[in-house]
Amino acid sequence: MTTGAALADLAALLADRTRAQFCLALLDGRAWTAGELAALAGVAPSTASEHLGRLVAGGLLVERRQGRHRYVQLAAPEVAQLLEDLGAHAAPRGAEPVGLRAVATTAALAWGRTCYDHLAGRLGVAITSALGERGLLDLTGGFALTTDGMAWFRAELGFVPVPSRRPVARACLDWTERRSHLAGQAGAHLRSRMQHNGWIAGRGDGRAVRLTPSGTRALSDLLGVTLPTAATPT
Amino acid sequence: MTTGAALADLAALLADRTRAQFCLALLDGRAWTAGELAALAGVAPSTASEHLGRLVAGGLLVERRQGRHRYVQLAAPEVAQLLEDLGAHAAPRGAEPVGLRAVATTAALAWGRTCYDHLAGRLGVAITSALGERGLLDLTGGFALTTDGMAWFRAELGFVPVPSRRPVARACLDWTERRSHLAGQAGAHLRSRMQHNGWIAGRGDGRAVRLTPSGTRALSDLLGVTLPTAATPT
DNA sequence: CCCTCGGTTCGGCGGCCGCCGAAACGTCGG
DNA sequence: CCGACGTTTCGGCGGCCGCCGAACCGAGGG
Repeated sequence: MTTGAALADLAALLADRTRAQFCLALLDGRAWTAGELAALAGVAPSTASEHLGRLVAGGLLVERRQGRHRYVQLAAPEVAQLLEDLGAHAAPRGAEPVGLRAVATTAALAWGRTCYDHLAGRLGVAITSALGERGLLDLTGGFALTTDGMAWFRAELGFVPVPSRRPVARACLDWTERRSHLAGQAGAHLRSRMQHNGWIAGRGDGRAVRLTPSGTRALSDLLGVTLPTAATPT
Repeated sequence: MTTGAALADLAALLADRTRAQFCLALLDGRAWTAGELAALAGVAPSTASEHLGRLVAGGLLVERRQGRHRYVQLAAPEVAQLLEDLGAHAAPRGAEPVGLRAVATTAALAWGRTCYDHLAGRLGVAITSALGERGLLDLTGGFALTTDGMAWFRAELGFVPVPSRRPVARACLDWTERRSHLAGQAGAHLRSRMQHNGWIAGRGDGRAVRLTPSGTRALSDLLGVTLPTAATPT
């Protein structure tokens, strides 16, 4: 069975500030080099190297060596989900952001961000509840695409679910909104499509996301959602 | 935002074998005394006391002082979910049970067990898939009770969802079956009802559960599920 | 072919953390 | 009122772990 030791070993991987910082950064879904992560966390390259070794050995990350670079990435969507779940529990306990820059960053993240491969923040929650109001997503009995919803996703976004252990629709608890937003295959497809269509655009280097003018129009047309184009610049 | 530090602090709570063992034991949903947990983990009472202090301070556990006893319990269903999710990730990595007693225990747990407040193991998965086959639970688009399912739960089990942040139906990944079983309000109600009706009974002291003869009959009548009455005694 | 640069390995240092035993505290029972 | 018992507090001990710098390795680039 799941002995305490196995659980403790897994938790120990995330129980270090530097490693946790790495994982949080990797939540943007991209592959980072060892050096980038070291600089981000403010530790020596050697230290970062050791941490990455442990995270990879523990199965949380996968690596791809390319020339003299070592790219690492979250091993699977499930890992991202686990990190978000942990984050949702960790957030409530105080820890207000300090300093102007931190506040601005936090505000941008709260407005909209990618959560590994789908959308979160006010943006993600607004889309999710709009899907619910239109009867495309069942929010009352759980979290599932209705037959209407399945048809809508196919017609409007060209989405066809692939058979997989990954659920089509899944609730992901939002740590800023304290409400669930759409994750799973459908959530990932929605984000990738919106990005591809230029409806959303990254805001600087982080996970923050803003809505473009065409995105504002598209959401209004498709779902009747009225959201302002990016309040803050860049 | 969720800084790495907050996440690391939370993970650190579970990064110790003894604390992890405590939490796993508490997954049965009952309240344990400090002494019981100390004996279970094989540590001195003083050590257990310190661990419990940290777990309570971290918000994972709540305590209730009664006379000279200190009862602790998981703070919320969300905590149980988090632990199960972590367990699901931790399990895959090797760690076969060793010894006859351990094997027997593991087998009993794999057959059926409570997962905080709902059913898991082969029993939980079988019920879940039966609900799906009968069109009561939508498994294709996510995890939600259909309107038929909502009616069935009310008629057969007297279940009415209460307005709450807790989802009515939720998928909980099973670490033995590698498939999802029903959790959330509906899952919890189902288990409590089955227990109340004497359809299931605890197997010894742990979380393991067996199906009683009347339970076998009931499941067959209600859902057409044919499961043997407890294969192993007690 | 050498130089640069990203990454790794290794030794060593410092601090944190889990453990225990001893002593103290409060509750319960007789 | 006294003894038993569950729990807590406090030192103190040992080990693990995260950190760094220095040396090393290998891939590119000029």
